[in-house]
Amino acid sequence: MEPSMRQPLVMVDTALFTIRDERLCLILARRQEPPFAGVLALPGGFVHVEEDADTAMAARRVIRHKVGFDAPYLEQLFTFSGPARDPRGWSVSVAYYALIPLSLLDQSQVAETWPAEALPPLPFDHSQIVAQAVERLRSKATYSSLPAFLLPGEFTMNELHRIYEQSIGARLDKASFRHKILEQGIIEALPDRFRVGAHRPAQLYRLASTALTPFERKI
Amino acid sequence: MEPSMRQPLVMVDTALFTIRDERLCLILARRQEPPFAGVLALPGGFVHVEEDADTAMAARRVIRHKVGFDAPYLEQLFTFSGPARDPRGWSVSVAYYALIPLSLLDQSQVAETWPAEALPPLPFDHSQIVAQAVERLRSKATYSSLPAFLLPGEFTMNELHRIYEQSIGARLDKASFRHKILEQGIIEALPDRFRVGAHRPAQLYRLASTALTPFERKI
DNA sequence: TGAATAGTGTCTTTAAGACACTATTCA
DNA sequence: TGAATAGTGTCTTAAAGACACTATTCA
Repeated sequence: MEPSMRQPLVMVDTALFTIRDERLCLILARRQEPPFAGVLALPGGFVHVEEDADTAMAARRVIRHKVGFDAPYLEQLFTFSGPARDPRGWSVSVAYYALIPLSLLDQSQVAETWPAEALPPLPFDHSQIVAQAVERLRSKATYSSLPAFLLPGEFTMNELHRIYEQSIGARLDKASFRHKILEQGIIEALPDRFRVGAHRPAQLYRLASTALTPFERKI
Repeated sequence: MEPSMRQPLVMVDTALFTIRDERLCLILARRQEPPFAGVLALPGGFVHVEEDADTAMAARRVIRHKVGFDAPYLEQLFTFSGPARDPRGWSVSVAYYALIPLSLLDQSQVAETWPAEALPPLPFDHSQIVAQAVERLRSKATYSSLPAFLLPGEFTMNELHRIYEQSIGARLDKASFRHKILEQGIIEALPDRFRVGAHRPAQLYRLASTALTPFERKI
């Protein structure tokens, strides 16, 4: 290698999903600095070689700084690159996506949630990143426990059912869903714990594993 | 951003699959320069911001230079990063994997093929890259036309059958495989073209699409 | 008791896998 | 004609989806 060789800029960008009002939403933040200062964009920033152990840690740092909490589920999405995607020069952005239960978001002022179907115009190639993140979420939702990470620690079967429908973007039969989820064993009932309300109380469940669990077949 | 900020080194590494002697193999090349000069490794190199349009193009350039041909199927695998994976400093490697029909390899002297199950010790974090690439190949083989890209342009049903078995690493029923492949419509018969040999001639097929086609269900 | 949500049983359709069978070639 | 590969038909089992049913609560 020639040590004089010009290197690309290296950054991370994050697509942060949440569910608000029964709709799939993304968390956007106003950019503090140029380029595009004041514009809504995906939370992102440069990799800091002095403090980041790898790009995943850089993404966690960005999320913590920009929206104020740690991400319960974070996964590398894709790496975008080229001379034109950022006006500052040839750049590489390692994109991540994360799932955030809405309950975690209440304390955060900096961040705003926008429905995934009606986002404002985004700078850089952020629309492309969002499109790919939505596709990945929809795809993984059909064969893994992924959407459950959008819920708080305890939830009912019907809350889980709805979150799967919203993640996938399609209706799922109630009975079949129940059978399949229970046979996959991704959740466990909390003994004698029920959500009480206006009607018949509902059994509370929690995830059986803190890690993503893939299914044998589609949900 | 602070323009003075130290940036990571940016490189690409490629896991190149082929089938030789009915076994899944990887193409390795001896490193020409330090570090690890003379050692077998995945073909890789730095991104050249003056000539590469993006990291995928950098990967294509590396493949062309190191093994002498263009890759028929190339896909981004994962981005590896950190201060320790390369002795030259904090680095980001965008890893790609590609499928190469053995017929393309004959002219190449620089490259050697090694069975995926019995690779020599590899420098950097290349073993990790290989492990992840094998996992991706096995996984995609179960629900897409991916393994067909390991074959030359024309092939018989049984050649396709064997290449799926070798990619997935499991036995597949001959009749079921035939039914599913034909109902997926990923291949088309070449009218009146047969592979003749010692026994009953076999219908020749080709891929219906030059792009990867995902299946509705597992093969 | 009726409205609303929670939870279950069962039937039909469709796919997956096993396996046995027929077909065509060459030596 | 027998060995080897090519290609097909059918039966059994299991899963997916639809849908109707029962259960429990509150107003």
